[in-house]
Amino acid sequence: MESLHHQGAANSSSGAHLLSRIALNDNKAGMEGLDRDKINKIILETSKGSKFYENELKKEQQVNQRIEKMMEQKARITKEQLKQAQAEVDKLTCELERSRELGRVIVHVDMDAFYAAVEMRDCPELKDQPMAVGSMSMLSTSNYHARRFGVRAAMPGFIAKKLCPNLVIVPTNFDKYRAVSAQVREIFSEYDPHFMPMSLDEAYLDITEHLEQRKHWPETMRTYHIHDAKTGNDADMSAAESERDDLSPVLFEDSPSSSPSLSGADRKAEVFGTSAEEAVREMRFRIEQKTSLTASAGIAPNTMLAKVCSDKNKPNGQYRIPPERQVVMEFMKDLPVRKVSGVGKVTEKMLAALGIANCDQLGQQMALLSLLFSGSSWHNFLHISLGLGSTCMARNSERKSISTEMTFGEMSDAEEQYSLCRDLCHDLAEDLQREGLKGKTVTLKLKNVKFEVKTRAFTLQYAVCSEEEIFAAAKDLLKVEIDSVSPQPLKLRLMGVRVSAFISAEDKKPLQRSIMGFLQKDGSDSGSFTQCAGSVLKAEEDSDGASFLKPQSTEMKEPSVSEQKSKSKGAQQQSFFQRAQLKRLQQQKEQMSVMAGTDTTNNSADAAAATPIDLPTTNNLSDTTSAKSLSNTNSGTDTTSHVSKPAVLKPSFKISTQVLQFLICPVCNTEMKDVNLTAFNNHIDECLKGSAVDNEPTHLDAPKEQEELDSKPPASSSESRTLKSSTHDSSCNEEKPSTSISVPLVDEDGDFKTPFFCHRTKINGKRSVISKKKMPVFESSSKSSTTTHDLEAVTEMSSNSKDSSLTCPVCSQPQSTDDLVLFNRHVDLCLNQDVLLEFRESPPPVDHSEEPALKSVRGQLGDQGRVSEVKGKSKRQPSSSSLPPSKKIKVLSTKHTIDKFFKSNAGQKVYPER
DNA sequence: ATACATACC
DNA sequence: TACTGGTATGTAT
Repeated sequence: MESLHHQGAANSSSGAHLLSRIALNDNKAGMEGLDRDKINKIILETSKGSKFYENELKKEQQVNQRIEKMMEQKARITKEQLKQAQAEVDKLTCELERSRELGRVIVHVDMDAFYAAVEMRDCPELKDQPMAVGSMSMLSTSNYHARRFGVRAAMPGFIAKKLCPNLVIVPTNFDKYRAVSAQVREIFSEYDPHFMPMSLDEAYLDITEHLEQRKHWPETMRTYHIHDAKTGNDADMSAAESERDDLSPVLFEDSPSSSPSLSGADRKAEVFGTSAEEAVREMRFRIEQKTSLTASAGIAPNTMLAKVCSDKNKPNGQYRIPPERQVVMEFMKDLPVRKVSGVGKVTEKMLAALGIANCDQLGQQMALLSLLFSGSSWHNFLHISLGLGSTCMARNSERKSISTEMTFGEMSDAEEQYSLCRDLCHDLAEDLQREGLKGKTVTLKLKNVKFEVKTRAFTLQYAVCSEEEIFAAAKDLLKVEIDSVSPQPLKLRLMGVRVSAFISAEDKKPLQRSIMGFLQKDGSDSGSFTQCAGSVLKAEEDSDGASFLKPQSTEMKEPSVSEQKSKSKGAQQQSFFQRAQLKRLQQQKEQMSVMAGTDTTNNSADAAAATPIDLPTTNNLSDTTSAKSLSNTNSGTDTTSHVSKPAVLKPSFKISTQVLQFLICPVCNTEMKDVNLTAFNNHIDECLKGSAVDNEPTHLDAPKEQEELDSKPPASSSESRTLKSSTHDSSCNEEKPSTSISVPLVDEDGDFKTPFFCHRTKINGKRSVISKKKMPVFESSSKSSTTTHDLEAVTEMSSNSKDSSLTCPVCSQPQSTDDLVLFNRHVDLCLNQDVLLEFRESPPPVDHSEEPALKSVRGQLGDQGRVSEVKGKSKRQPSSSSLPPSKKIKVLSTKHTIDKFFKSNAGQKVYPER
């Protein structure tokens, strides 16, 4: 079979068609002339039989099938099709050729074996032996010594040890790499203030402008003095070279360096020329002087070429492709496709199956490729074959997602899984808030012990960023997965949570304004919001229910968008809420005029003095996500989704004793007594349809709910937590549908509270904010007891104002005061901070050394910030926070622990050197 | 929109 | 004993 033949060709190793993913990856620099067969044999023997290996085999077979399919497709292609395709390719080629841009001078700089080099620099004993940075589980990078044994980045340490028993494995020390990286970047910025860092150890620069100016520079500006490392003396430096009083360069004394000879002891200064090569040589020289580390660089008319070039003379070398089409094409001719960034092992293998190994062949086969691959794929191939690439530094594009994940020893206990999930959400929320981001899509990632990866996503109607909100979604996604295999446990080795679909800056600003506007209108007696003119009642008097709703509808911008499409449930809910709200407000007004003076009604003065700071809370999210998960689990009727409808529970006279006695239909405003949720939702359905209102609702059966009752979710899951404070968390329904109705958000005034905008209640006779956040905390409440008594907890919370510790809904911090004025002032401050954040250009600078999480890690380890044994950017060991010691999960991964601290600081990605 | 795969460091 | 973590994007449904 042709494909097999080519697969064999693609996989230069020992003829194993099925092992291209397992065999040594030797096509990226540093591993020439190795005994691949021997190395692969060892790798194979070490891996064989492992779960990892089995999974890799499976994936490999999937790729093979994909290739087979492709070959079948290829066999069906006619000459005519090919001819037509060729015409299209030629046309596009012409266009691309016409717009070829050769005027920029793009440089890709890549530190050589960065992490390893740093460790070697700081520990000379490592210099002469094979070493790698990482752990027994995974290596970030290896030095060139180790590479001779086939030890390379992304290889697990225990396999590396098999290949090279003398290998020294040094734990990562990101603090150090970041510090060095910062030094290097200082230099970069002198050549291109807009340089684009790709990781700690590499960056793209556009030095076109620099070269333009450089032409006119006098020699003195291009003169750099050699730092005599031996004596520690700096010869006077014309262009300041600072601080390093270190050793001479550690690596590659015999490398094809084009940097000035450092060995010439009499050589005291180096004058660099004005050409691109000279400028880059100078840059690399300065890096070496400053850090004792070497870098390699590529110079070319675009990023794609520059990247390839930087690899060409690695380590400690550079290569330039001059800005001439002919030279570019000549360079591309023999370039293996795999050398191009973006072409990975799968693409390589697929192309190999088509007889394509280098870029020349790629160009030859473009017509075929255009028929076999998607548009974006073959366009990319065409660009590559023509030697085209990006010529501008794509301005640091906005991040699209943010996530956190963790690998650990087998975890089968659902409680533990929920707990870990919460911890991940906690960390993620911190990251989100640090960057001032809010996203609508929450994705749960699971990897089982067989290395099978699953992702489950849910898109909310509005953007979230708090732990509670994220967790409310994630835990439901997790629940579905747990339930789907129940009573078998999920046997996990990794869990991750991601938030994406961020609301854009344009979306966020009006959002913030509307929140402020809302708060101002509902200005409180706290003294913070002095504009008290408006109030809920004022809005009513204006017959302008919408003005009350305004903050809500702006907050949930997306639903209003989908409303236009009239597609989603959210849209229906949205308009429903608005209608219901209007109607109810009108009715309330009528009642008010009748019952004026009663303490169950509000008057304008009261309302003006009150401080209903309504913030979107987890409830909203829980409702929608739970509804989804329920219907998934149940294949249930619509009834479950009604949970998120504005079911209104009216407490009778005393909240403390009589909560949850009545449901009030938000449409017809009828009180319904002793009715289960299904019946109530059915009633609402009828009302919405405009049919007769059933004032004496029957106790319709609720088999679904009954089932829910029977299959009670783990008590440890968030349900119990969210439930207690967020009384309309849908989880109530999952657990005890007939009693703990989930939407009892009515205050004494009978104010209708939409599930999306809730949590007003009275404390000490004044309205204030009750945040559910952190109130019913998992850890602090006995897990099993929480589920059954949440309603009482709510009740107590509402009536027992004395010892109610208030929690700020913005910062989630419990406030020590019971004084509502003080509390509201605090909320005010928090909110203002939020607004300020929104208008800030970039995230606030973060002092890594003072990063709280980091500090805690230091505390644990008693070492200067070494976090090698603590996972996940110094995530607290999830279990340690919420599980008894005996349940501590075993964290396997040890790598890349605090990348994100740097990232969030610099707004740049941080990757290990590869 | 969701799920999964590929790729990068 | 032991095979990462974070982000973007492509492919497929």
